Amino acid sequence: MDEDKSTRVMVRNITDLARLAGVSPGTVSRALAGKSLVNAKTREKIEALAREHGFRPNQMASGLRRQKTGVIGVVIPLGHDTRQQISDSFFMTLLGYLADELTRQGYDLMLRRVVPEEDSDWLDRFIGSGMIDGVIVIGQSDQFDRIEDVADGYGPMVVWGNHTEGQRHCVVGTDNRLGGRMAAERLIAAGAQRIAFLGDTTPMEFAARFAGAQDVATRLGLPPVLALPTHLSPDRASEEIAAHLSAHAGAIDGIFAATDTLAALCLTELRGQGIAVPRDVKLTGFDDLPIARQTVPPLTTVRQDIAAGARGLVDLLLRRLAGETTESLVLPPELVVRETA
Amino acid sequence: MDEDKSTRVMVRNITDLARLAGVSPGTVSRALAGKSLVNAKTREKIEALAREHGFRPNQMASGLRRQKTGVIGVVIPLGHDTRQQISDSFFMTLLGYLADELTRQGYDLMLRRVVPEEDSDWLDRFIGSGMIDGVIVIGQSDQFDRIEDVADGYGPMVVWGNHTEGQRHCVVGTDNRLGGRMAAERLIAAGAQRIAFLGDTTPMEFAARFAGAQDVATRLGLPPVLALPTHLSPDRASEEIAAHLSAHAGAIDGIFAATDTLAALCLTELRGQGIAVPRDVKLTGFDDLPIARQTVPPLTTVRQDIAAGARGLVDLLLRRLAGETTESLVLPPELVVRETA
DNA sequence: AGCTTTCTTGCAAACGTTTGCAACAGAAAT
DNA sequence: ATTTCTGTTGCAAACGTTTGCAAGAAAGCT
Repeated sequence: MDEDKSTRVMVRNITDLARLAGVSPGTVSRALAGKSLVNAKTREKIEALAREHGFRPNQMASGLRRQKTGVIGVVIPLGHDTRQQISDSFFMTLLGYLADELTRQGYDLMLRRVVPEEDSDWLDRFIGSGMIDGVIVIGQSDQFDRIEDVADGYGPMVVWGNHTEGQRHCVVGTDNRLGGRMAAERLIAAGAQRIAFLGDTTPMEFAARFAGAQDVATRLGLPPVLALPTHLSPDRASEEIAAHLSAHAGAIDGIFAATDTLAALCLTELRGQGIAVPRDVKLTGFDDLPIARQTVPPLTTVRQDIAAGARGLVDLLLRRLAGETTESLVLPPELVVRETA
Repeated sequence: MDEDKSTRVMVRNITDLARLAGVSPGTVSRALAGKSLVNAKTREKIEALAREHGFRPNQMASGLRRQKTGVIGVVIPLGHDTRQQISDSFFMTLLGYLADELTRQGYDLMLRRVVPEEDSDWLDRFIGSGMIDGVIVIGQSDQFDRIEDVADGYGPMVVWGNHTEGQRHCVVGTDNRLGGRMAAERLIAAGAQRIAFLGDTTPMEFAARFAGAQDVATRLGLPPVLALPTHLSPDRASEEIAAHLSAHAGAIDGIFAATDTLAALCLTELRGQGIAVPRDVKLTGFDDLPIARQTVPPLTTVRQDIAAGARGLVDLLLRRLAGETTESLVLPPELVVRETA
């Protein structure tokens, strides 16, 4: 019954509400925005009316006028292997934390996945749309240069990825090279001598992990780490891993997988070929995703603190939004020893 | 050099560009929108100028004027267990496909995770923001009634979840009850008699899976299926599962886990307690996530076609956006027999 | 009583597009 | 030569907010 009365008069905008309240639109705007310059009684009345009619100021209009939208863009550039990240739980988990953190700070999140090869303009297009106040790029993929270009002219951007000496864009990420060293050191400590790196070394993060492992091999005078390029999509990865394993059977006794996902697949293949882990071959992953505890045997891996990463990304972005210039944030990896190495 | 000349004059809006091109803003708008009523030469000139200056019409303004934004809202209601879905790869995978599908259709995706308990107004707030043309709700959680309420007054909404006879909101989802029957039948075919359901039965999807299993038990005159409530967050789940297992040791010989994730954890606990799978206890999961192939032994499970689900959600939403009224879409589950049952 | 000061409010001009309407040119038809 | 048409363009009013400025009222001060 009260229902009826209130729904009869449709309140489409601030002006309608102003008419009902007997004040001017400006006052309504101020009341709803919680500004201090409006009388307590007036505000109460307006708020009550707004509640009763389920009215909310239009964010598009507000955004247009204020020249800010309250929306942060999150973009995931997909490499050549388009489907690659779809199942990559690392990025998805990061996205989850990012969503929580942005929400906590009162921002909305606009998600976009792009294929840079089909659309070289992906980043400018997103930024230039006027829909977002800032942008978080998840993963540099092979777009390092493009990102650098943009960074020169556009402040509010933070990137998840690998930090390179002297780069111009602000990045948050794990110290992949150090992580790579940790993994290799662990493999060796567990008794491995001839180490292979399982994964594509084109993306910067992976290249750094590989380099870290190589550092250790060189330092200790071991044979160089063997790179076994592997796609990330689970279907292709399995066969590729199988092929690698038969090609190098007996020639390697330690495998550093670029990712826990890869490590888990590798473990399955090793089992299939009757190679015992860690007896015959030691294995480490990277990320410490939930799956790392659930493999048999559970995976020794290098942990990335995803939650801290998400917080870092958001924190730096907000600082940049406020006009600060910020340094990159490099997070320490942590070795988690379980049973595969 | 050319660089310089073009960047010196900043083109902030359509009016600036119009001035450069020597035409009116209206013409620029029409040219950039690809309307037919503008002369070919004029259009070319305008497009060239726009390209040269990297100008893109402001989507906020455009959205405001046209009363549509080109953005679809995707909202994930988090149950009481806030952290619950963060690691739930099912929702995250669905989200990935959704992003792809929406992009393909020329829409942007605005992501919001909400905790209904802290904000009973979550759905209206999103819809009323004026920022989105339509909304996809991922998971009914315990918000069935709230969604029903909204559905009456708001057309462009599609929900991922369970279909209930006579409901008013348009839903896309797997036939969970049928899936539950499949799982139970398989457990029984593998030799189980006393079956337990591992998972919280509050969410509708899970309740339906449980009911399906119960159907089968009743039909075959077996003891009723035992509900073992379990949280989804991995940390709590493990202990809870362990507790369940010791409490009912020997009393159950078949476990239907609500989720592959839960099944995988369960498998680990079973192994820990020295219970052989499938010899002592048969086990099935639900979803057929990548992890299902990687457990030891690999998981027998009920497959949901996530890609088809995403396509269905988007397809139905676009139809509704166009004014159609659409029926719900119930997808068939598929039993995938591996080695745990 | 007159003069500041402090609170509240209204007015109107933005923000950057889109689009109905009208105008104009040139071409085609009468 | 007049009319009708077609194809392009410009004009100006929206879309729904926010906010600087000014005005009015109430209250405090001398």
